[in-house]
Amino acid sequence: MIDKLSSKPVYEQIVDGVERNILLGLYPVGEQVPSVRELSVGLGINPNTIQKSYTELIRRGVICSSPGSGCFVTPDARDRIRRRAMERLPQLTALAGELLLAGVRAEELYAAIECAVKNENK
Amino acid sequence: MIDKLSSKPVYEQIVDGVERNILLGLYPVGEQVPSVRELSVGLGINPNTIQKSYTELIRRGVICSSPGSGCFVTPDARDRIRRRAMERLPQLTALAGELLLAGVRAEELYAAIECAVKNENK
DNA sequence: CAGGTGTACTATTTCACATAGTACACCAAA
DNA sequence: TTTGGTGTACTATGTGAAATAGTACACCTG
Repeated sequence: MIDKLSSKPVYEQIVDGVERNILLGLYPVGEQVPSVRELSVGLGINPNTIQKSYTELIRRGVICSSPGSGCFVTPDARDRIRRRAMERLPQLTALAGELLLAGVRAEELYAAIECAVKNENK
Repeated sequence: MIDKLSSKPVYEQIVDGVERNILLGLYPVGEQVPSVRELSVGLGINPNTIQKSYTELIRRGVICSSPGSGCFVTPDARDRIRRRAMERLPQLTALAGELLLAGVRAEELYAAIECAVKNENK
């Protein structure tokens, strides 16, 4: 689940993974998220790295911490995640622009999007 | 043109910039590309960093070097760049998939692509 | 009280990136 | 032939983010 060889930092992979599990319903709203030490031993990652990920998730308002009890999924976690995703639409436009400039045809771009849409509905 | 504060390494920015200039016709096929030292002083970047970018461009077959004379745009540079772009289509699909999972609607994705297409044709 | 929780430190290691400086072989024009 | 610009190679150094290691403390709950 965690790729230490990836160019994307481990702590970012963990952030993405937690958000993904929230979206998939594996981490229900209001429920407790795995503890720092639990995730640490489960993933074989240093606790400080997990802590860094959780600090980021707290900053994003996706989870909230109750020192002594644990970290819990925020009631509006899904909304927060969705809003952040909306702000990433320009990334999609930029990437599409690069490919267009390189000579990729528009239909091929639309086909790539359609591919993602089809994968989503199954 | 070069953003030293960007998360993208300078040498990658230079690679992208050269390929972009080739696609735009600013660096015509067969013509000489700016020399290492020339780009170095022009961009205020260390020659070794420019050299690293050129080594990558040579590896991609986009330019070829003639020691003593300079580096020149390969006859099939555009094809090479286009093929590499085609291989990046999965990136577009993956990004679209992430946004879909986060709750972004398909129409919004298509709109983002259309935005890129419109910018291209002007 | 005891155990699990989040949190805060400092220190260390690793690695990619970028820079600095030097040197050499090559080609073309004067 | 000489001169100047070209690519290329090499070592050394500095920088910053990322990750690890270890310790410590405050908090909540059973």
